[in-house]
Amino acid sequence: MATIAVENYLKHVLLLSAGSADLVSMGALASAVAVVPGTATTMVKALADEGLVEHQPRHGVRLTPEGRRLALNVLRKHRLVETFLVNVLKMDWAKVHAEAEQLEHAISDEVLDRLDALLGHPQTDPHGDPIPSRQGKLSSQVYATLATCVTDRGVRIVRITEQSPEFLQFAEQNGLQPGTTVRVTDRNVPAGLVTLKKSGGRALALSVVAAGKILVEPAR
Amino acid sequence: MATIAVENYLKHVLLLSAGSADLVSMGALASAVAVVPGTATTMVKALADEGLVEHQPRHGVRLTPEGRRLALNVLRKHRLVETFLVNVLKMDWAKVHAEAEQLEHAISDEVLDRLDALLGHPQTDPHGDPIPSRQGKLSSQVYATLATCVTDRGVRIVRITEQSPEFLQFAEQNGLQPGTTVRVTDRNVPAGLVTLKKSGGRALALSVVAAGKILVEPAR
DNA sequence: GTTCTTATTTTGATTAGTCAAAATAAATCT
DNA sequence: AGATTTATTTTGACTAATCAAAATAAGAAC
Repeated sequence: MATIAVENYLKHVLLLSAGSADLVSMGALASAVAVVPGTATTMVKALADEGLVEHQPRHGVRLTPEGRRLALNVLRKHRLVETFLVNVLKMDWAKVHAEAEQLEHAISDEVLDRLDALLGHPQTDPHGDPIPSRQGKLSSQVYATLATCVTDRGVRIVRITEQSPEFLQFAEQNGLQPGTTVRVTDRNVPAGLVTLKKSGGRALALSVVAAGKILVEPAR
Repeated sequence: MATIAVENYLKHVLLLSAGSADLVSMGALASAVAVVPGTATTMVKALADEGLVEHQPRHGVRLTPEGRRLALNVLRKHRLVETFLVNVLKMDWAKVHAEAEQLEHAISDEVLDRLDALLGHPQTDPHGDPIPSRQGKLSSQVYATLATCVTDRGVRIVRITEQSPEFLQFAEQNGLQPGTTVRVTDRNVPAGLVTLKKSGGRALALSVVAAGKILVEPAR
């Protein structure tokens, strides 16, 4: 099993390569992981021996498919934990990053799956960053949903990802169409309930499942 | 901040001292922490230098007040995490111990408090073990076991003092969880056999050794 | 195309935690 | 009490991860 340090290096290589297949420089990696450059070099060589990264000396480093798989799993844990901390434990979303930094290395895949289900398989974390899928897909253009977005802040509905007439009718009757600006006033995930207010003023409650089908973006 | 290894040693000293102020032997500690005896000696000396334990060479070790405070905090995390895993994530009773073993070192005091509140400030974990309070109080009531309790009288299972998944699974399959009321119908110690009946009606036999791991209190 | 600057790698040392095996102390058994 | 067994401690060595500082390679500037 990968150590905590190994998981951290892999995660940061992934984040710094920003989706593209670019090489990540040693300097950038070292400062991301908060070690001196020499340490990063040593570690990267060890990771290369394990087949987790490809190291081009003096130029940089990139993940192998296996390294990427591990890195995505860590990132998935990080972002699902953040979502849990904000949506279930109601933690301040400025604080959850540091917490998730620890927890991402301690939670098992089984706990991860159950957390994912509890949260309604969210696509983004509370900051709007995409959560890698269980299969290791990381989409770059994703929206938050009413089940995952920040609370007490205006968000604009951009799409309803559910085609059934019943659901769309329900949405329409409650004025939840694309373009409408709403504000989530309360989110109780264990109870499976999301409460929101339309800019007009009406308060409205809906299930976490339903809320997860309504995509939003920050208003303004 | 205490490292994971330090937290583990302290936790096990606490568990092995079983509430009393007894010295814990090096051998017992070493095997609880799963290291070779010499390693335990080395670590205990380091802990003593930090003022977390009192080491009486060749006799044993006990916690200082500061060490006890830290150990209780770890134990509180362990047991609240177990409770969360079972009550919220609906995980298998028998598996949560191993999970909590990791998470207890990764969760912050703030997350701990919020978890505690979410769970409704439980007093015991799913195994029936008492959860230390935030202030470091650990209620240490002494219970009878199925191997020692009165016979032909209803008793309620309060705790299973054995963490191995095999045993817990066995207990679960036979409906022997905390809260269940049973009645010991026969006890033949020379033969090493205890027979009991669940309130439902099913009769069941188990060994005296197994029975000794199931703590009970008088029903009603 | 040399020289200078900057990034990277190497080298040597350090810390935390561990094991294997020898040395020592304590307990137990004639 | 003397001998033997058992528990504990010591010693020496190892691994993973780190830093400080010297050495080296690349790229930029003149």
